[in-house]
Amino acid sequence: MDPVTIKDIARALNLSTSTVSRALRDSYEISPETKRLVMEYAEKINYRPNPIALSLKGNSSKALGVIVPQIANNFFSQAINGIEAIAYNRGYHVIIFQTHESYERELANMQQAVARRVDGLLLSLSSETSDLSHIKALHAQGMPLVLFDRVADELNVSQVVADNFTGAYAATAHLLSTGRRRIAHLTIPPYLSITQERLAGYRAALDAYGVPFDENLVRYGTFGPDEADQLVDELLAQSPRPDAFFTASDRLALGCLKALRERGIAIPEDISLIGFTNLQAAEMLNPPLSTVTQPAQEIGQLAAERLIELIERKHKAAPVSTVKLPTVLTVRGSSQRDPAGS
Amino acid sequence: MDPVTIKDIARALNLSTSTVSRALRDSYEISPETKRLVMEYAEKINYRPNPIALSLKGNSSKALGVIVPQIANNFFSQAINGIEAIAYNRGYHVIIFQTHESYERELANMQQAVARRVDGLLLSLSSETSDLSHIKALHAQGMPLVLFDRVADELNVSQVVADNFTGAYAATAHLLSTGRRRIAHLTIPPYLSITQERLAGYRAALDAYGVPFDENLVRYGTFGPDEADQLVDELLAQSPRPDAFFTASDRLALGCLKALRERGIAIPEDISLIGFTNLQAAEMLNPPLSTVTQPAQEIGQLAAERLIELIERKHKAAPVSTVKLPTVLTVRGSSQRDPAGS
DNA sequence: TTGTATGCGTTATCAA
DNA sequence: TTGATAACGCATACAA
Repeated sequence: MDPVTIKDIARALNLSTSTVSRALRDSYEISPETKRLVMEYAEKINYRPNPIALSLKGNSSKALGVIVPQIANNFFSQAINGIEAIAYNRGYHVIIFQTHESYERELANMQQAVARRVDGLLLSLSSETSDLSHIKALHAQGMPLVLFDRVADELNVSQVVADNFTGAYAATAHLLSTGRRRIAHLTIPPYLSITQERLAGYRAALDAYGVPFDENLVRYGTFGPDEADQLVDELLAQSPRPDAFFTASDRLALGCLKALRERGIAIPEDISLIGFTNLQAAEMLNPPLSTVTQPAQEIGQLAAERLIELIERKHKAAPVSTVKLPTVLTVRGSSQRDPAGS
Repeated sequence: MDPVTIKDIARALNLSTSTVSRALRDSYEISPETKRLVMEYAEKINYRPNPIALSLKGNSSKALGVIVPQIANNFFSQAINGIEAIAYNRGYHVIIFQTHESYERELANMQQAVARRVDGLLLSLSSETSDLSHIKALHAQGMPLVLFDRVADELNVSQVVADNFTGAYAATAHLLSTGRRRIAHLTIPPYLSITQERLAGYRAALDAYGVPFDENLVRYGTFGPDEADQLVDELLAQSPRPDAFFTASDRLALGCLKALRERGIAIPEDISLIGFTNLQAAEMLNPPLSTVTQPAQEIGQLAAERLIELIERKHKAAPVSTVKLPTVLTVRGSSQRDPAGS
């Protein structure tokens, strides 16, 4: 693992560094014999080109920046898993940044990533971010950029997301189809694209079933801990009381489940619950949690693939693409309330 | 955010690059006036030193390599969270690698990290790794190195771990104190330090209670999916049948819980269960899962702090330290079988 | 106090 | 077919 350089090879073989360099790159202008010599010796002493030098020379660092709100999160850790897998196969490295849901941190992280000369950036917006000028600026400068999960349509940047609308629609429609009519929606901060899409899916399903939308049934949480109790109480205080909950994050699903249980409310008999979550072991919960899940790893993979594609054809005009991956609705336990439900 | 270099500043201010370089580093040999000029202009055009050039120069890359088996894992994603937080505060970046439990990948990742000129490496061994010579070699070369979670005592390298022995002891002792005598141990691959420590804690607790160790009650799994069923069946086939399970990973705990449930075995009445896991929502499971948890984030933080300390006093002899953090035993549900249990 | 030259590892340009 | 040289951005030994 010693830092053996092209110079060492040149010296040992009594060649110039340029010859060695060309031989290693299998250049046509080098004699087969010399090539063989160089290749063999390089192999023997386990030569590895110095990526730092390559970065400095060329304009590619072979590094991908990944900026996410939180690593310690089922969705994002799975997505990063997908990203890392693709990146590794394509010879890229992954530099991780967390925004902790802070706009300031997002900005700082982007600057750091740029300073690091990453070849491209995978970005999932913080929930505080409403001003998108930093991203526009970076994109305008030609930095390859792919947004995933938490995106922004106004950005005209490639995106990879789950089909949040359809997922939310399916969840809500399922609740409606089992006779629920007062469906509360416990969701995450309103700026986020995923919040809006899920809300839209929820509303569309209500519409389709002719159930009027009641904004009092929608509550926005943050990603902080222990907030579910209060939100659930607010919702339970509505009249008539909700007969179903549709929650938008792991934490809210768990918090809601717990709050309902603690208040002696039977799930799904009294109140039915579906969570938009990537929680593990949803089926092992008490009661089992019905879920809409996102293909997190696949989202990460596709985003990374897209980004690398963007990077490697940087010269050509970069087409903007949006990929929407299907979510999966898994119903657990019987939530049938009114078999005759319209 | 344009790649503005020291040259641009020099040209604009009609100075040499070395003067600018020194002024920016606040060197004593530059006049206050010149410094002010340079600083202000640099600020104005938003100059950021190119870390790639700095790395090549040989000083430091301000990058930390993190090599873990799997990112999409509660323990590791929390640990990385801690690592990233500390690194960010200290001006370091985090480059992530996954070994996917493969020795080959571990080796390749280490070489990549070295090639990338990381200033130091945080490492958690793959379950396949038994030959440690690659790590010894790297350490011998002076690469700052901190192992966490999955370590190796023979390595004489700084380590940050949870107190696996005591955690396993506590879990087993709890089971024993509630009258259990046939405690099965469903664990992870045997090479791992954490496996051995947990096994030792398990055995020590048995000893303390005068219960003979029965190797038939110990089963080693991998980190693959869906293996718990078979292992549980093997254990249930023992005679007499186990009256408790102590499992060593998130997946095994969940798999075991599920397998027992499916076989109609009441927990904890028939068989008591404690998992060494960082699962979320253990209390919301059916039945609630008793756990021993590791302070994952803190382990990450301490490991990162230790590594940065090592890096920044590289010249002095690097002392080797081992930090052991306490685990937390949380008993959920009543597992009392025999109140008079010896 | 400031400038010039050199080198980190590599590739590209130009010469031989 | 091969070699010498410059350049990427920066820091530093040495000159001035």
